[in-house]
Amino acid sequence: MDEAPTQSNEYSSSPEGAASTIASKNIVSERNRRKNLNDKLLELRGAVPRISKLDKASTIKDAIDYIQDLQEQERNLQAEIMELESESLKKDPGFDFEEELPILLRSKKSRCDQIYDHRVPMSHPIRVHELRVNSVGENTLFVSLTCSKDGDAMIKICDIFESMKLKIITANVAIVSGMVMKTVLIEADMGERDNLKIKIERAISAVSDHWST
Amino acid sequence: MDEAPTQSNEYSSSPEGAASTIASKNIVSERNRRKNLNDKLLELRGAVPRISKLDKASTIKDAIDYIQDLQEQERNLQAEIMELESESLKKDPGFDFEEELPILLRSKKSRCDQIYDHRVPMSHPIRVHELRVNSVGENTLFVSLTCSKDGDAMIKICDIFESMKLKIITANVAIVSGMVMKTVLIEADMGERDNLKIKIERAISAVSDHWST
DNA sequence: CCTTACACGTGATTC
DNA sequence: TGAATCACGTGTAAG
Repeated sequence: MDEAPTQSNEYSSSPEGAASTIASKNIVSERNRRKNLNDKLLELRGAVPRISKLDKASTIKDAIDYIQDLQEQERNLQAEIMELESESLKKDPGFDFEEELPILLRSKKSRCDQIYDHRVPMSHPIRVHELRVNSVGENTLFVSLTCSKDGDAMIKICDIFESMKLKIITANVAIVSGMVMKTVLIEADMGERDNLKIKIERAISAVSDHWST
Repeated sequence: MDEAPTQSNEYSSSPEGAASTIASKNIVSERNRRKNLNDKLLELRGAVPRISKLDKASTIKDAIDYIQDLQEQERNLQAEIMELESESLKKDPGFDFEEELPILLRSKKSRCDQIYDHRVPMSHPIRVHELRVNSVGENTLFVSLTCSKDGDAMIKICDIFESMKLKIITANVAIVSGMVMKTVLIEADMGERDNLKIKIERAISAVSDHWST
């Protein structure tokens, strides 16, 4: 690939003038490339507030450290925001409407989570029309569930997804012409997402009346 | 500094063997330096989630863009935290939950009214419970809005998203236990999505009543 | 002197 | 084929 300049190919087959032409073209091209790269590197250094040295290598290293710092700070800030949100939600003794909106994760909440461990109150089962569990990207699972909206099907579906301890990224419920559609994005790396897929399918099939598994 | 290799100094004044020795030393040293620099560059690429090409220049450019994205996100998150803190501190510990949920948004509600005032009348404002505007993938913006379903809140929300000239990929409205949830996927490249984010947040805040009165 | 860091020109390789 | 990218060896300053 890039090793061992085994032999210098003379390459004098071209007429005399051509070689110098292409050579100079290559020279100016390479010069431009270097210039561009150095400019980019300088711009990168301008974007990083903390700089150890003015080396090229140090510039890159500082940028890496800074990026990792920013990523960690972002995680901390988001965790803090979640903390604040749930905290301001907490004091509401009158109405607990939020139990029907399991949008964000944060399952450290309270009880009434493991209702669906084994049994589901099978008052009347859900009529599942479609269930899709697809892998999206590297560590994301996309779940799309459509069923008829009879009785408390909607609440049941939400409860099912809450009973499993999923790392939910986003969740959405929609009603379209008498159909309940739930769309969930779940964080799951390659190792666990196959298991999760089966787990979700089984959880749904456990509360549906006809779902050939 | 680094210009004009005026003339190749022959420099054969040294004994014959010495030149090759120092040359080989310089060679291996330079080789090491290059290796180190490339490793650093590779590591930098590993730290950046979004990668356009596997070029050196593109790697650096992507890193710069990513750093600027992270910096802006950090600002937004910190503003959000301050908002949440001040809000949850100064409010009476009563039970009007709508006023304790509002996230994001800053500004003084005086600006950017001229853009939307002619379109959405302020008959009675919307009670926004949650507004999320996230970047998903490369050129997609994910907007999730939850508010109480009183009056014509639903129509207003749709009007807002129609008044802005967004390239909407998918849009969805759901009603869950008295709450209106709208989910929108918007096409927006890296350059405009930050602006769009602020624009959407302000548009929503212009017709919501969180902390005003 | 020796080390470190750079820019340069050049041959190779890939698309 | 060219255009673009790369690694290499070398000369050259600064510390």
